[in-house]
Amino acid sequence: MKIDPTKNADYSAQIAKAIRDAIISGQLNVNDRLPSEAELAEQFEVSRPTVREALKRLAAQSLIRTQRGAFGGAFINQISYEEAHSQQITTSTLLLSMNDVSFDVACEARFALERSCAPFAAQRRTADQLATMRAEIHRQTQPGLSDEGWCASDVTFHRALVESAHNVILSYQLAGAVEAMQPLMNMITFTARNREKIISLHTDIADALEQRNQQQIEHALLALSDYAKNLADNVFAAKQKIKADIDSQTVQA
Amino acid sequence: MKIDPTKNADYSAQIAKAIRDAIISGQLNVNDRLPSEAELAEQFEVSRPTVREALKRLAAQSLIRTQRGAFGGAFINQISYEEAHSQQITTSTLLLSMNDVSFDVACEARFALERSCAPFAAQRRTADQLATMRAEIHRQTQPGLSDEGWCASDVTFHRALVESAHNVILSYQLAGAVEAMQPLMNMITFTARNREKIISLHTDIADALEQRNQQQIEHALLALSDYAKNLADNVFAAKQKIKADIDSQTVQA
DNA sequence: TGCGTTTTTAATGTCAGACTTTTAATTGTC
DNA sequence: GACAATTAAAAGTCTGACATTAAAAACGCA
Repeated sequence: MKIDPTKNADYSAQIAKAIRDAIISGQLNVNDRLPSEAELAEQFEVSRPTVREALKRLAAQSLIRTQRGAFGGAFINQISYEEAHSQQITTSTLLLSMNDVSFDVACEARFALERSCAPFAAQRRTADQLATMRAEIHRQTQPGLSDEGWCASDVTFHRALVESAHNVILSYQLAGAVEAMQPLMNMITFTARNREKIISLHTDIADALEQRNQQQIEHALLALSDYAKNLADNVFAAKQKIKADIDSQTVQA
Repeated sequence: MKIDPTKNADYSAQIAKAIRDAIISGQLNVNDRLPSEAELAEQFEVSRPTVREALKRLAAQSLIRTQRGAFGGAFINQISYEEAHSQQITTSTLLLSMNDVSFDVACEARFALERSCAPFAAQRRTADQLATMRAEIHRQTQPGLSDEGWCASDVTFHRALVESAHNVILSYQLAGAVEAMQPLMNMITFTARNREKIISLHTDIADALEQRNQQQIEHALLALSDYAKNLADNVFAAKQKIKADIDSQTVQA
């Protein structure tokens, strides 16, 4: 890890990489303490601020945590599902918002991924998760529910479905995908009629889960995916129309 | 974004968060230039090194890139699939290695996710992707292939399958999952007999894809998943046995 | 006038050294 | 032996300086 080939530029990035590689390769284990900043500075033959910048890079990825005071320092962090999660959501959200992915593609991916937990959900769902889903469906029927409240409830509903597969890795991957899609989903305003249709599909899913019917879960998810795509198409078509109208007015003027 | 509530501790983290939020919320757009470090320092009422640490945190997440020289500075980065990818792989790999996830759980998740692209792969696969997969199968039959070569070929094969779904979001999610699993897969040493079985399953997948038979793709993937789990169980059972033998010897001594 | 070269300048990258704050271990006292 | 004061080690921060880069502006020459 001491190596730091004096290539071109940016010591702090090089140092961060060296330490990161040492962690990934297992040379450094969870809860190991790194040398103090002063020692690292000496080892890498750079100044302390440079070392600090490197450590901040690692801290940003939750690879290390730092503790002040005597016998403090930088420690290798055990990455928790929660942290990995929030990082994944941040990355995925930005990826979606910055690369104008079409709604259809994102929607297709999201529900395809969700369908992948259907077989396990059908097998392993507990009464608890089913109750959560029923409760969310009930919340969704309340007439006074705000758009934000609706979306939040939707996330909770789908999260419960994913959790019912009882596979932490699937949960981690899917919850990330579902939440990253949320900003896109929020672009659709749900009318009362839309909500009614979605609630009926949610009910289908809950019913299928209760009966442990994998096929029916997948079928309902597919229908939900199609319906969401359809809604989005209408929203975008409406926007296009408004834009076209404005353009034609401009031409006329 | 100017706000920086003097809460408890760690200015650089707070500043990073403020800027990150501004990016995510869309106040700052791709390729926008942040104020210079000196200006930010003045704005947030901290010193330049503190600002720099904050910027390094953002750079670690590929949220910004920096350019030296006149009219240089920090610019909002457009996150590419590639970057998002490598970040996801790093996170997922660490998550798996640090939280001793059981092989069964990871394996189940990996193939479940892969199955989710079966319907689209069946619809949209091109001759190109099919050729890649056939070529990899051929490579896998070579007797002199090293363990590393085998694993690399396996990754390429599955990546081609995923790509054939022609959905960038699915590709991004799945390639991450597949690659993160690789270190675990590498723990299994593949005997000639194992390889033969896996090659036959790979051939099944390729055949099914050629015939655009979704069900058969899913079926073969399920078989592959079961076979991998089975292999792993044997490996771990063998390890357990060795450990037990050593323990019993220790007791006797 | 126009093009190539040089100079300027604004920015990041790095350094050295000091000071502040936090925190755990140690020592001291009752 | 329990609690309080001391000490020391470490991160966090600041000041001020210098090095390096790279784009823009100024310049010079044909």
